[in-house]
Amino acid sequence: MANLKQLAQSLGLSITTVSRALDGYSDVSAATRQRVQEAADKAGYRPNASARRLRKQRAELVAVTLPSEPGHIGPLHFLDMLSGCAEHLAGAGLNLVIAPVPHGESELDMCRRFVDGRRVDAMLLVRTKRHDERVEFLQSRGFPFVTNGRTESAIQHPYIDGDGFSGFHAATLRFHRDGHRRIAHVGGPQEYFFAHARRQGWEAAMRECGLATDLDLQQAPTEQGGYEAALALLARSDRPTAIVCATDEMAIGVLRALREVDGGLSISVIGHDDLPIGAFTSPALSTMRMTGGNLGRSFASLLLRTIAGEPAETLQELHAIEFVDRDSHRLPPVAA
Amino acid sequence: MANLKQLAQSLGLSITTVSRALDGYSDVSAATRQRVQEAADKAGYRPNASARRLRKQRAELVAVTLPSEPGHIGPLHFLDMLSGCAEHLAGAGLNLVIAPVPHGESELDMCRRFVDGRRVDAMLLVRTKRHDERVEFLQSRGFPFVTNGRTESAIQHPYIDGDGFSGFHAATLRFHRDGHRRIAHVGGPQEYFFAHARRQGWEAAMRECGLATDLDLQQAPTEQGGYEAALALLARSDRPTAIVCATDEMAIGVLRALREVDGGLSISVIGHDDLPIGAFTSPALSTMRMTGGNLGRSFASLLLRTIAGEPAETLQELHAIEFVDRDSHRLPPVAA
DNA sequence: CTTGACTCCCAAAACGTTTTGGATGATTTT
DNA sequence: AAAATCATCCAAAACGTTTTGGGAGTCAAG
Repeated sequence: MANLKQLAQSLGLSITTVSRALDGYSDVSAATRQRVQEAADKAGYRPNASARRLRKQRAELVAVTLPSEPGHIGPLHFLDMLSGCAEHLAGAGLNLVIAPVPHGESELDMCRRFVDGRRVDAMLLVRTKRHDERVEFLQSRGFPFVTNGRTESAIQHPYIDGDGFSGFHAATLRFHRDGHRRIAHVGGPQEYFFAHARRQGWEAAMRECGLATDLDLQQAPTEQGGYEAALALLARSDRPTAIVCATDEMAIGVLRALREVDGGLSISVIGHDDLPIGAFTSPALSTMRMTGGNLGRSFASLLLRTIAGEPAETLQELHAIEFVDRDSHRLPPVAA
Repeated sequence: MANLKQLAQSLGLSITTVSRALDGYSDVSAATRQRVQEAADKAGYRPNASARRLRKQRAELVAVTLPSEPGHIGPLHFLDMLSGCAEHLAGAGLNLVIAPVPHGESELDMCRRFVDGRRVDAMLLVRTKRHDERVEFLQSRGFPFVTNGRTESAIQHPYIDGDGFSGFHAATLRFHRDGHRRIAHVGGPQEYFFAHARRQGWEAAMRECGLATDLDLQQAPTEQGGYEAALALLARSDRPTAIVCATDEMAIGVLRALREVDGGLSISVIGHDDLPIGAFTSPALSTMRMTGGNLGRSFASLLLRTIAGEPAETLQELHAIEFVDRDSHRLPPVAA
């Protein structure tokens, strides 16, 4: 309704003075500033966002690309993270737009639209691949971005990631200490960095223990994927006595398979992510999670700092993984 | 990098002609249009979003407010819906920004910021209350919005909602037909329309069956809330033999309480929402869900149509509820 | 030869803000 | 008394696009 021009006119002042009064510049008298402030409050004046964005050459927006596998939109804990991120970005005047990949368009095309159209000031990339074309594109444009998950890019970039290698390494060693000798790995597609790192951690531990690494399956990182992998494992003559799962969703699918085939928890299982729902499955799911507190806040902070021009090397967070011990990992190795 | 001015200069044309060529106006020759199109493609030209927004007086943005209860950000199936909505909005050139309520600000303040700053063209409201101040504000401003869930507002507004009354009415009658006589209701806060409507459905059915309506508890619509309500019910001497839960999350909490107290499914349970995880709980959760297909697409369509000025009365969708029968509702009434 | 219609193009205005580079008096310093 | 400083204000430019309201030039009809 009210814009700067009308406000200035009603006050008998210039647009410049009103603008600078509201922005708290020192070259407007205290009396005038107060008069302007009161009039602005009364009129409910808010600067037009589009106009300010054009003038300041900032979109005041950050986009997060959502990988849209049919019917399944990334890990379920995403929304909590995004919400936290959006809240902290808002504190700096930025809003978060969610950008699922439209039908018939690639994630790369979408990045191009957002970057070249100056629709956003930075991008947040999730589900990074080891070789990620989005990362390469943004780097070639010199456009600010932060990833959730590392890549194998030669050039450094800001990221937040959990140390999946160490986590899965430790989990596997722990199963070994508990007496397990046939420890399977149910992983996700290896082009994803997180899936690869976790598998590498499992594999390294197995080698250190002198165990074979043939109990290893890859599936879609969903309940269904875990379910199918578990069915395949249960059909083998050399069944595992423990299963390390790349994600909680896969682990939940594994638990379901165990129930259907063996009627209950016949094999130790551990997942990763600490989905809230894990506490409510039967048996309650043992899992791992990234340390480091409020993830959304961290992403927001990294985004702001990369927009501000801080070098990538100072914007990389690798968080340790901790165990969340519940009931699904305690089975003795002879149970099968 | 490239803007209209540079593009025009390199082509020896005016800004106007280049703009109109790219927009497909008929007053530019086919030859020129093609020449312009090729140059634009080659330069990777995309119109500056802020500039277009200012000129066209449209923000090309829609905001969805996320209620941020501590640690729990609305139903878990929100993200799927939002993703679908964002994807369809993108088809019309609109992006979806997620707007969690910042610390120390009310949802109303946030609406005000978005509306008066012309940051968005419409708003999507979730978790509506029976008397919702956000709705009242937007109505007073004549600002386009769509709600997920009805309100008791005197003025019509666009919404999408499930017929929770009928769903809970039918579910309660079904339990009665199966022989249950002590049917409890575990509901959410009654200021929310959905929670109230579902409770009303249960209550109406109980009255029709001549049953008392004292087995009725309200809690936060979370696993924890359901868990606590169930503990209270299980401690009573006149335990229920069936429980109707306002949400799947509450139902999952109820199942956990049953496991802990009785060691398994001792009471029939049904939830609402059809969370994907429901298929993986033990026992698999019987539930209800809204019919009507792709919810996100429907929201996008309603948003676009309300922006276009269609009257509210033609933009209201009330969808039937259908049962999703799994294993948690099949217990005979004498089991307790 | 004039008129009107048609095709193709363009200069300038407009959107609402922020910022630049002074301008105007009043006050202090030299 | 002149010069410098200070406090307060403002006109105009700029951001990059879309849209308005024509302006040339060409061609056919009168």
